[in-house]
Amino acid sequence: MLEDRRLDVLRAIVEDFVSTQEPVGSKSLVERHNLGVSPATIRNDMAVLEEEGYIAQPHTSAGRVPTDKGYRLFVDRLATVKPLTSAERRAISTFLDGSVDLDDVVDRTVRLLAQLTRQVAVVQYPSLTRSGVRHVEVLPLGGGRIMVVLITDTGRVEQRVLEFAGPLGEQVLTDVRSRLNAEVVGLRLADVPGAVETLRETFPVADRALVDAVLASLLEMVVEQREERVVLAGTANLARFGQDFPRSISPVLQALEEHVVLLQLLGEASDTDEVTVRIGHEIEHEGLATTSMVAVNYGILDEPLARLGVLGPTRMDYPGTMGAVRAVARYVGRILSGR
Amino acid sequence: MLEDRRLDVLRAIVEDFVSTQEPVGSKSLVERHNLGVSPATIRNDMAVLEEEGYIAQPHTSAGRVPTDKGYRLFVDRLATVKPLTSAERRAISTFLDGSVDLDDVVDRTVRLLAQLTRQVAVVQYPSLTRSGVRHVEVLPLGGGRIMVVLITDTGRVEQRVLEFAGPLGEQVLTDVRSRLNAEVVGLRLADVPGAVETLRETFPVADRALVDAVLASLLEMVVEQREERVVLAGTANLARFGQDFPRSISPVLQALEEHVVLLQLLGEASDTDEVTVRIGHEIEHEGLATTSMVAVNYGILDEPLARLGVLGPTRMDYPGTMGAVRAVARYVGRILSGR
DNA sequence: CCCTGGCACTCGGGCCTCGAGAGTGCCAAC
DNA sequence: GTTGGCACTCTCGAGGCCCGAGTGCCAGGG
Repeated sequence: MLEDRRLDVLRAIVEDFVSTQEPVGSKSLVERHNLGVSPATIRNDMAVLEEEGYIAQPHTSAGRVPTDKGYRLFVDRLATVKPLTSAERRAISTFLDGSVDLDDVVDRTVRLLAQLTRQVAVVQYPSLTRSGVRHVEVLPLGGGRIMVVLITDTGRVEQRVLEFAGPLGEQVLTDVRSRLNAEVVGLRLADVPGAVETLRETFPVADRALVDAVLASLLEMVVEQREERVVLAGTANLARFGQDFPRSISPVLQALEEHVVLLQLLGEASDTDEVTVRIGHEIEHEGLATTSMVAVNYGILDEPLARLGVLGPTRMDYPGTMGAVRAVARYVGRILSGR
Repeated sequence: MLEDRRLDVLRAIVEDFVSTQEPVGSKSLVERHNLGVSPATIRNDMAVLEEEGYIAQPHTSAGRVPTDKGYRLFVDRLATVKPLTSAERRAISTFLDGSVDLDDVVDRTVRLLAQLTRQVAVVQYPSLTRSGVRHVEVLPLGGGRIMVVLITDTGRVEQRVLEFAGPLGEQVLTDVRSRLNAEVVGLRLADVPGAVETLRETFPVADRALVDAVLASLLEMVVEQREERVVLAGTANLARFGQDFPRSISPVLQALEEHVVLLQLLGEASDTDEVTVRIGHEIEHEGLATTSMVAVNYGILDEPLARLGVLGPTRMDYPGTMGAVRAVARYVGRILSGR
């Protein structure tokens, strides 16, 4: 059973290691924190903590370093999310206000987050399936091609061009357009397939082929896998942690380019609205075994739309990072609600 | 005056250095290329080449390394663009065919280019000003807000939401929409401001405020500076060249995040349709002093729309990279023409 | 029972030395 | 103009050494 002081020792080790980046020894620990006991006592505690797997020594006769398990305990029980300074809050609002469209919001957010945390920031585009339909547009392009445009209430715009071999009745298209809008505007995208199903039957059989093609394009956009897009910034911050990545930062950079991996990572634990943390080996990806991800939902009016977060070395300032991530997510939610 | 053999020597040095990554000496040079003379002779040539600034030694009694000037001469006079293998050509087409929209084309292109060259790939979105208008959509969103959507013939979609205080005549909007489309569809975006100017006067004075607001949004999209977007991939490839970046790769990564810098770099020499190369210090950006950029225009039917290219260490395989960049650009142009 | 000071031990990193090897510049000869 | 010879320079890696931080353990004290 862990006693109070031992937890204090673990907290002290994590804090010191995060700030100095060097293994921390018993002596420097008592010097920097007034623990009220001698180094020898701390050593005993450390021995126990090591026994239980919360800390480790890189090599005999070096200081101790927190293990993933140690960070986990720290995050779960020892750390409190650090609120931002008012200067930082101001930075957020000045940075995000005045974005012109969704792309811009996402772009600014990811840069801001990277700058604020000095880590790699990751922002997922508002999920299509959770958004609502604002408008559907059907445009004849000439040459037998039709463009179908889908605009969501989160400001996202998706488009498809389809080729249609048969005759292109202008009137039919206009008809499809208005009836489609009447039917699906305001619906969640997830509900679109169901709503659309009956729609085709309201058209004369002669036009069915055309209607079907348009609807198919629409459905494709709604369900497509690429709906999940992700943007990142601050990769240069990785280079500051050269020593944290034993081999090189190459595998980390590589993992960052695999957006699928990032999305999966972001998506984990998305059923809570709390800030979630994945530490080191808890991330099941080889290249990211020495990194941690701090992520949280963001959305409109407490309705989660997607997630954002940052990725950095396991040795990161968890309280500060969690605070920044949470604050940015809240502000982005507010921005999106306002448009 | 440089003689033929001296140029041969320079070429050999560049080729060897690029492939071995190590300073090349006179002895190994005669071994690997049959130059028909002895090392001592080569040494004399090298002395001259060094005198003239084409090569340099990292330190006394090491081999020689090409300077930026040396690479420049190599690229200008000694290298021929290496055509791709048929396997590579096939890779390009299988990779790029089947992209669903512009975002997808750009995304696939940049990944492909990164993979092909094993460098950092950079693709600029088709420039707005050079595109044509395919359609303009004006949508009332409710709550006094209006969305203006611009769709270009390159498949790009831009949008703006504007707040309008006054009454929102549905009829007026429909009217604006149709007249606007009649007026500007088919025009180059650059010509839109002129065409639109007279349009407002065709509306009754009572509606002018609304019309003006819509037109203003449209113009904002047309002229906005953010029109120039850039996407990159393959940053992980940078890590393979750790030794090429003396300090660390951090400044390079940093520069890559400043898209403005990349755009400027890409944009240089965009008036030619040839592949252009910027070497080392020719790039006027501190972080990129040891990198080179290979870029080329791409477009629809020989009409340049934007540029793409790759960025890598000055010590790169120029002929191969130039070949890959050119081939990809051509293929992308073809893809874009087809939609 | 827990804490403490003392002490011997361990080990990695910094620093130095040294030799090997690669490469050069120069020179005299062809 | 080219070549072989030669002395010289400089980097790099291996080996050896020492220092210091940090540890584990133990006996004594509250």
